Amino acid sequence: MELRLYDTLTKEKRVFTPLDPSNVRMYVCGPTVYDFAHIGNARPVIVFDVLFRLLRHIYGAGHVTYVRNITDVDDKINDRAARDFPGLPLNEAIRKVTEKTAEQFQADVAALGCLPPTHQPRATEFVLPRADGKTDMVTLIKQLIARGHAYEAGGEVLFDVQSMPDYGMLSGRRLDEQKPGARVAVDAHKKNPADFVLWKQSSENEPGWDSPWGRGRPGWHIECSAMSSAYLGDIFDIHGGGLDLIFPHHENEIAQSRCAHGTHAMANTWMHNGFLQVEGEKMSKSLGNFVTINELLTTENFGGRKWPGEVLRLAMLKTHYRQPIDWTVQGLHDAEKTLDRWYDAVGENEAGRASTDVIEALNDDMNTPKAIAELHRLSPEVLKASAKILGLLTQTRAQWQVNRAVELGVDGDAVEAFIRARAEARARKDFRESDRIRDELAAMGVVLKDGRDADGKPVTTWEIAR
RNA sequence: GGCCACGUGGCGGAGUGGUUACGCAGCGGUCUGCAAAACCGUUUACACCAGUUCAAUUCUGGUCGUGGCCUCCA
Repeated sequence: MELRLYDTLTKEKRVFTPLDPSNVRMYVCGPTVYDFAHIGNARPVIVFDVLFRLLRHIYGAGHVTYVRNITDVDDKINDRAARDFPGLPLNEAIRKVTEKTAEQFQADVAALGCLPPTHQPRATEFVLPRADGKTDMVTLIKQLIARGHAYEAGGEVLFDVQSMPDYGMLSGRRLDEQKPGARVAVDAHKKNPADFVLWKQSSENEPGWDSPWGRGRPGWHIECSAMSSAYLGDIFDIHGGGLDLIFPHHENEIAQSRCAHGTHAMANTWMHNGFLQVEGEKMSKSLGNFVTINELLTTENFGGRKWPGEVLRLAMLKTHYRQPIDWTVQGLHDAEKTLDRWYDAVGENEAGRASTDVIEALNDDMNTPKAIAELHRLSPEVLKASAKILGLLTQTRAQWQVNRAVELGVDGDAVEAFIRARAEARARKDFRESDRIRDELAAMGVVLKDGRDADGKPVTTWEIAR
């Protein structure tokens, strides 16, 4: 079966046909680097990593270009910089905030088993015209003005939504249906309340770049239009992000890119992942259930223990990407148990050929729950190869076990010594002693599993208590 | 108020106009010095009300409920 993907723009699942099979192009909106990424931020990163892997499987690893931006200019960043580094000049403080946060983000998503995208451009590098001629924001805004789609007013450059007859197609929001006043702020200098900012002036203590419209900084949406065009061209294959970005962010990206380039489309397929709740409630700082990726990996704040990145990844993929997901401790335990079993089943087997059933499930709009169900039926070699497309079972069994032991503070060498002593006790039928050792290990959180190898000799393996 | 998703067994979660999803948990069994693990078997379902149909969890309409967007929150 061919790859089929659900497209938010046409609201249908369609066969995916790349513009150029030798270079399949995908853009996903990345983080604004002002704070730790939370588990909700992790969802699109993981979901589109699976798509990246699937596309590489189908078209070849060298034939997929994946761009995920880093937003390092934003008023939230400015606020954070002023708060955290009050003694420093603003620009220096901003640099500290964005570098630290971006580094943390990279470490977090690497722990989740995500491949690095082909390119991770930073917005600040694409504000002004570039030496390499790649698309930049100022040039894009100039083009929009020249083509009659943008205007200067009140010190800002604004996009003129009425200049685009089919503005609002992605979100299903027709301009003539909008009722301005109650929710949409009416700014006197705007021609239409729905007009949005492309460029705004900066005060002296705000970050700014010299432009034809004075010293200022870009609006939120224009950066993605610039960076996607810079790396993927004026029309590309897939644009992804969270559900909440449909409006206004992606709607406005489409408006900017199409009007600046005079094209009929920006991307051929628009994909959006669903939202995440924590233990049945909306995640928010006020409810105190705000969970960061780093917190799950390195602290005992969620469920009283640390969690391996691979567990977080499987827990995320157990639900289809467009469905809402309830993030629970129970879900993490389930995912961990599944991984324990799979690692046991795979043992030290090498990867074979991937299962066509798994591929078919993923080809059907990335039906990861179906794919995971299929994984339960596979032989060790096929399981290992198939799970890899989901970014799972990528470690060796030994690594998995050692990492889990480290997380819970258990010394693997000591456990092995205990196991040898117990084997000796069992050999001389001193079951009192062997049970005592087993109890001692149990108290450390280590569970023993007695089995036999291929020759029928007794073998004891161990794992961390579930 | 406008727009858009979604409601499946104890839990997670696919799918289908008539046939076992799958996983976890539970229960029974095999194995084991005893356990654990593993393996085998197995119980519970499609929010509610109408309609279409020989037949609906699956299609249509309505009701109720949950969630999202409508101010830069993935």
